[in-house]
Amino acid sequence: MMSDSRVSSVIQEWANTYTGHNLNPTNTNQADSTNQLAQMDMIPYSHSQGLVRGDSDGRVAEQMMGLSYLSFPTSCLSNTSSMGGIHHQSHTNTQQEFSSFLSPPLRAPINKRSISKDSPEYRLRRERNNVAVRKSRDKARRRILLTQQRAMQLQEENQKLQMRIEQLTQELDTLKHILSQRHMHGAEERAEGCSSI
Amino acid sequence: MMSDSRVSSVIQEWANTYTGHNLNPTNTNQADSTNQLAQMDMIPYSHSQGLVRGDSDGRVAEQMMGLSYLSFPTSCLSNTSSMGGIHHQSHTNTQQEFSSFLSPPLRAPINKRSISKDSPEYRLRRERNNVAVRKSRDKARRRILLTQQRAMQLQEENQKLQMRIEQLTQELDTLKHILSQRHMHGAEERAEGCSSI
DNA sequence: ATATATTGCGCAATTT
DNA sequence: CAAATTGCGCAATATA
Repeated sequence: MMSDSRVSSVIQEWANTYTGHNLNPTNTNQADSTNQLAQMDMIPYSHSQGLVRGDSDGRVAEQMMGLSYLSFPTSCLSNTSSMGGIHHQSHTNTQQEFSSFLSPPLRAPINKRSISKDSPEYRLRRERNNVAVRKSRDKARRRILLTQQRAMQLQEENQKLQMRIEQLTQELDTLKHILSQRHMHGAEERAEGCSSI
Repeated sequence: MMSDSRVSSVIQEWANTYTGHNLNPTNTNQADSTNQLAQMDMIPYSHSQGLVRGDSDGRVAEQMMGLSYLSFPTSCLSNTSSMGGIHHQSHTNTQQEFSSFLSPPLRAPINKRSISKDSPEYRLRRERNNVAVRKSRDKARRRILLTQQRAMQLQEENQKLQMRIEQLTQELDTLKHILSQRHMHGAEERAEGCSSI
């Protein structure tokens, strides 16, 4: 696939990114990450596009219909600082927010297996996830970039093809015209020749 | 918006997203799509692509070269939980982290004009920014989606154009052949006619 | 200089 | 169970 030498480098690279075939050792990431996403381009986000996931807040259904950013932040639920817009700022906080009426106010690791916070195990998990997140986002950025470049390149190619078509069409018209002329002349000549016999 | 019927919807929408202008109805083919937006597509992120911004941590130069996710999280600076990978989890924390040796341990809004935390003004700003962030990300998602669709569409168009070119080329060859035949016949006929006179 | 828009980052819930 | 995704809020910037 994509062996056509006329395909430009960007497209080639794009194909590589999505097909998992690496021609370019340039990709320095040991975390290559190029999988077989093939057509996809759309899979990453579209998969959860109309889908909702419910964050740790109460935030659940949102942007579907493009209204996410006017969800309920300022108007409905959270505004002051209670629970809508906080979250981190201290996840300790979040915990407090909810735990305030079901457990001790300040960090009570006695919640779930003592895996709460400052546990070395917790930090390890967090750090690993952070790495994964960075990696994933990096990948996404590259993907987007490639798609953009690919689009631009396709556009250019499109223009060239359009021009080529115009050229060919004109050539064709010319030939057709010549042919019709030739046809008439041929008839005339033949007529003359016959009459002269 | 969305008035030109000759430009395919996706491309039209894409153009709107980037330029806010309708595509010129001058374009004859819906497949055309040849405009001058080209570069746009890259503006959003490219502008700060190779640029670094220095987060609140010490995190400064990173992903350039695609190594962001192996920056220094696990290896160098932060690992345990001290200061490298934290940040929020309690920005209160961050503050504590540093303030621990230059000011009271727990939140001391006496830092800068009392604009620190829990200030209603702070919350207002935060909430507004959160809205802006959601909006911006929503926009980005749509943009990406459009670019993807646009790329796919351009690809399809490309294929069609290629086929059209092949068709025209073949037609042209046929005509050329006919013309050459006709030419020879005409010569023969003319020769015959002349000889008969 | 203020308001909004972007962007990288870490967190947590979910997926894979 | 580990890694990958994804939405979210925060803070630093960039833009308007």
